[in-house]
Amino acid sequence: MNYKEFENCSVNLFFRIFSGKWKPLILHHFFYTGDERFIELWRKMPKISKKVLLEQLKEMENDGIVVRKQVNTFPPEVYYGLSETGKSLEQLLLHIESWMENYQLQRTTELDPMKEKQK
Amino acid sequence: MNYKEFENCSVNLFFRIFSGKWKPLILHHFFYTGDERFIELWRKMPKISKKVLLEQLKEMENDGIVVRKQVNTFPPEVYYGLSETGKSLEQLLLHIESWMENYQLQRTTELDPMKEKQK
DNA sequence: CAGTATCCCGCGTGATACTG
DNA sequence: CAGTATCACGCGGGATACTG
Repeated sequence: MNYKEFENCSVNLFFRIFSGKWKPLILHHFFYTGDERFIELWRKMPKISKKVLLEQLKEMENDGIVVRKQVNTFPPEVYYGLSETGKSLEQLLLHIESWMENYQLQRTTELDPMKEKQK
Repeated sequence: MNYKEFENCSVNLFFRIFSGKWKPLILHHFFYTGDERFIELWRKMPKISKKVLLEQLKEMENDGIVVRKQVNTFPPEVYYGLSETGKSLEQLLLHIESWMENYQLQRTTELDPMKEKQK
């Protein structure tokens, strides 16, 4: 790889798109609950400020992962959910989860006190 | 999911482990070139300072992804490479790459000027 | 040559109040 | 209720010089 190209390399871009602090949680939520009204989404994530939640949603919207649907004019009623592209993430996220499961299993046995005693 | 548990949820942890600015590049390098001496690795990444490269390596070492091997005492001669756990990442990284390829393809057609004109 | 010590800066994240 | 405006802060990342 040419290192000038690195900034645009796909894996790097992947992390740039998805590594917002709350994005994995938001995606997880959409996969399990489906589309949701903004206020509901926000209520279910008590530790995140509205501003930040909106930012994360807007970023993913700009990246084509999330879709925003405005229903009424007043009072505002906005729903967020996954785009088709967003939905296509499911297998990949499951892959990540299963890799991590293995990883954490290995780590706990590596750091197992029983093994430490053998030293 | 309980949101107290979120900080330790697997996908989130995954991003915490791998989203250092240079980690994807370092991993990519190890997959293509194998183990490498520190100075060589550093020379091939001109835009990164030694301090930061060392930090990223040490973090991944602590996370069990990277292995550090010291050969001589003086002058120091240190090699870095992938652990078995690190090597087990290959399929997942390929999955990410292929998903991203698709993603970027979709994006470019979505934003294609030809389609814009149809509006 | 590998690694550390300092100092520095910008950005992602956060709290809070405000607007339409 | 959805979204914006301010202000603030910690931390990841960076430049540079130094040490063993």
